[in-house]
Amino acid sequence: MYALVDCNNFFVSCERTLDPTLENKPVVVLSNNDGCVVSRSKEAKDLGIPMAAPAFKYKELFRKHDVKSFSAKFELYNFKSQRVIEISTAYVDKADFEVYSIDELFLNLTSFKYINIYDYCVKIKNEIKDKENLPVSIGIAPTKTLCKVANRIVKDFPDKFHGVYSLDTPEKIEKALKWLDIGDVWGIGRRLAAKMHDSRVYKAWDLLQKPEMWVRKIMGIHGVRMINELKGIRQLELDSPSPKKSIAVTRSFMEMLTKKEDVRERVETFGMYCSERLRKQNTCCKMITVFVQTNRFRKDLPEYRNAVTKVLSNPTNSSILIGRVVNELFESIFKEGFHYKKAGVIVNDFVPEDQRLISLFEEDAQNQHLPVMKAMDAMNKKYGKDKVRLGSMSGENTFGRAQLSPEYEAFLKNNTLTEANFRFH
DNA sequence: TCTGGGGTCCTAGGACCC
DNA sequence: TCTGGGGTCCTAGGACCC
Repeated sequence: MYALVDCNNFFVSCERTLDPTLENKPVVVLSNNDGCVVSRSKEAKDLGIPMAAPAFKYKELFRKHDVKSFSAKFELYNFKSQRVIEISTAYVDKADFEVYSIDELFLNLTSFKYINIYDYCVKIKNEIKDKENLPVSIGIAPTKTLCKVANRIVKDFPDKFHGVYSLDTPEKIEKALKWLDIGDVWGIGRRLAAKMHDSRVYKAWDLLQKPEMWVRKIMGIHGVRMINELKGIRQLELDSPSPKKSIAVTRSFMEMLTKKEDVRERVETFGMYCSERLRKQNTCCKMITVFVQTNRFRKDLPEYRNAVTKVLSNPTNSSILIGRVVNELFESIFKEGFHYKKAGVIVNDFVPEDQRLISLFEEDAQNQHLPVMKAMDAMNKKYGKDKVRLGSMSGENTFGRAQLSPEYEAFLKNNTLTEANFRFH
């Protein structure tokens, strides 16, 4: 069996650990620029606040029901995530788990033949609650997809299951799949859900009644795997952490930018963050993409969006070299006369730092830059983000964040938050 | 006035090769 | 007028996840 440990309303629950008076009250956490709702307490969900709701549309509702809202504090969430991982993984053999996202991890319980797995998971749940004051739900099942189903059941019937549920018999599985809407199956998104409804597939169970060829046609190889997983036949293994295949730094701006130099400063900064993250995993990139966009919601303003990608002749992770390319790409797509709302830099096609193949004809400054770059990284790690930076960066954010609470300031003080503490998915 | 950010995988089609 | 067969690699776009 596998178990899926999933934190309930994770960001909101983290906020509650700093301020216990938020318990039992409607609470939401907002994205950058305080734009969208990204986490909701149960009370907030009950008020009808949907996921990803634009905050400004719900201001009135927030006021009326005294909904507490917070700007996202990712240092805090990453820190708490790490604690949950440490506690949970102490219950399984070394490396017998998969950190799936900031608030979810799978545990492999296959080797535990002579213990009561349900009781074991209750223990895990209680320890996380006792030590970190974070509520979690644990779904137990023979496959990852069914673990998701079990987890869903825990969350939807809180009075019945108290945080842990095990899909451990064919009868339970059948009952669950006849209950679960097809759109709530892991791997079925909005588009596929609509297609399913067109074909009169409404419940997860209905999908199992369809011929495999049909599923193969509509969903590709994913669909076949999904069907087996739902039947309890394992198709997805637990993955060990792997280096990233792409790195993206993209931001919406608090206010729309019209000056070319302002947008340029932003994309150059994003390029530098990409470079830093490349160096952190000791890889170089071979491709760089830059994009710029106007505000797609402002129908009264002319719209423009464009992206351009360059393949490098020599892989690099030097901030200077990447900055140069970013600048060149930016020049090729920037157009005067628009109100820019969002931009980003994406790097991909990675090779390890020490396995670069160098073009015979292009000059390669990567190795000259690397020692300087690593020294820069070391200083920034010691003295703080962006303390040492390229001249092209202003070092300021153009997205806003609410004032930090005294509790949070205290948290930051008491916990040395080096990136090394975190494991990003 | 105000609408997030960061990932992965799969597939179809085109370019190119022999 | 007629125009093979079998590959590989790359890319853009679509779908999904949190």
